[in-house]
Amino acid sequence: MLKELRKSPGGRAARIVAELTEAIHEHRMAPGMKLGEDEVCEIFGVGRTVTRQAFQMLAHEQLLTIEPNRGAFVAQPSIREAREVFEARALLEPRTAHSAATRATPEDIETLRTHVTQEHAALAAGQNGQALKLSGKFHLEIAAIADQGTIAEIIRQLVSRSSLVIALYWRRRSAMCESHAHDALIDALSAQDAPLAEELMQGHLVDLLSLLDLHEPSDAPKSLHEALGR
Amino acid sequence: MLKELRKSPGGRAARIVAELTEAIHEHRMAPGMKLGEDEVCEIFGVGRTVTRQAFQMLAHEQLLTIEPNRGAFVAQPSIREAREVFEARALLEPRTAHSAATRATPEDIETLRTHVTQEHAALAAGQNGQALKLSGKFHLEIAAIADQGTIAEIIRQLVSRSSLVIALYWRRRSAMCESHAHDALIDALSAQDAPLAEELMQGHLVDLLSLLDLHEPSDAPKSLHEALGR
DNA sequence: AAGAGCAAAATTGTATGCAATATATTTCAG
DNA sequence: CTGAAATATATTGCATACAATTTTGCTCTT
Repeated sequence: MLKELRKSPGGRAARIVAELTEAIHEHRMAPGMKLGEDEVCEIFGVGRTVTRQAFQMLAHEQLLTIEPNRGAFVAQPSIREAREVFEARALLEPRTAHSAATRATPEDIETLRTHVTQEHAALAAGQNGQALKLSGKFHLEIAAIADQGTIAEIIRQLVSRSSLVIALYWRRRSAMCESHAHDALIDALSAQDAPLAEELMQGHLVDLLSLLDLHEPSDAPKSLHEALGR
Repeated sequence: MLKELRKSPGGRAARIVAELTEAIHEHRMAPGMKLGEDEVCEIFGVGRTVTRQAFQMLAHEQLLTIEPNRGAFVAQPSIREAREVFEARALLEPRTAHSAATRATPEDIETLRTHVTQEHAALAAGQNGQALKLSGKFHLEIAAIADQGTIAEIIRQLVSRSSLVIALYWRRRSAMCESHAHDALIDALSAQDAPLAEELMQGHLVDLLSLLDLHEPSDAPKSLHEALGR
């Protein structure tokens, strides 16, 4: 009555999911990190039931891995999964960008431009995690413009997992991708040049993939890293 | 020790998910049907916690819809969602069939052939639900052959949802699709003819979509149906 | 002192009780 | 008899208590 009566049922779990997701996207939580139930319960002021629900949702999105009787850990996608995620994106996003180009309204373009501006700003300010999160949102907005909710949802999950892949396999620590691929994409969308948008998106994803180091270490460091992760 | 020590933790929820999923795939549970917690608890001999977990998983796969304080219902995809599911499949499966054609081993072909045999048998025996389930599995096996786990998982969810779409929007009640599209696909895979496989899959999905009745009723029956659904 | 075996502590899995919400039934005014 | 308000019933939301499992730390032997 006063300001807002209690969150609608299930809303608190969603809130935890949102906050943890954001933390993972911004690389504030590293892959392999353990999330204790009681810990999270205390932080958010809820019982274990709600925390458990949140963990399960995040596990289904493959942001967490739940090991029986051991707990929940931030997921560590394998090299194979990393490849697969980008292959799936390469299958979905170019066509989606094509579709978006045929439907983009001036307002859509405006939204995208302000978004990229924020992205560059974050990058300039050295806010790497923030920039990464914004970059992901950019891809999502294009999917939203294409007006295919189901495909957009799939892309959302893939972009989400990409954050983990990048955390694990990005080549250079400090140098974030300051390409203008997103700007070029906006231009294509703005010009309603669907084939160009499709091609640019395809190339952009290839570029991203090429910036990952997806080679099997094949010697000690791999197994050591693996051992530390668990 | 004796035969099998208790299901590993979380395994019971997975079992409930599996059984309910199968029931939905075989159209033994109709869209809109309510699933009471206590009811399911009693059937499977578990507490509400486990049932709740199962419901949540199924909700995330969009086989169930959980309405706050009301309960869980078998999902009723809207016409829009129905279209989107098939559009997503049209985006993913042809390329996946292409990929599968380049990798299919003789054993894979054999598996697929026995599978289609079962499918035809079920159809001949009038086991419509069973046939539908097998038909879905066929698409999954192709995705598995392509050896892209992530994409296969996405396709699995889409095929799963397709069962609901078919339950709601299939034109003719009794006449199941007795086309030989699957046979033709196997032939293409067997011949390693990737472009043909891709084209056949594309056409097959278009055929499926064309057999759905996705027109808005636009008058009373729609709202009535909607009202009954809730 | 190093390692295996064992006990203690911590953590997760599950059931269940209580509170909140929705649905069904009854009651009563018109 | 109709319709709405009020009560009763059933169902879900959540926290918590207890059981099962893992992990940690300790002891005792070699």
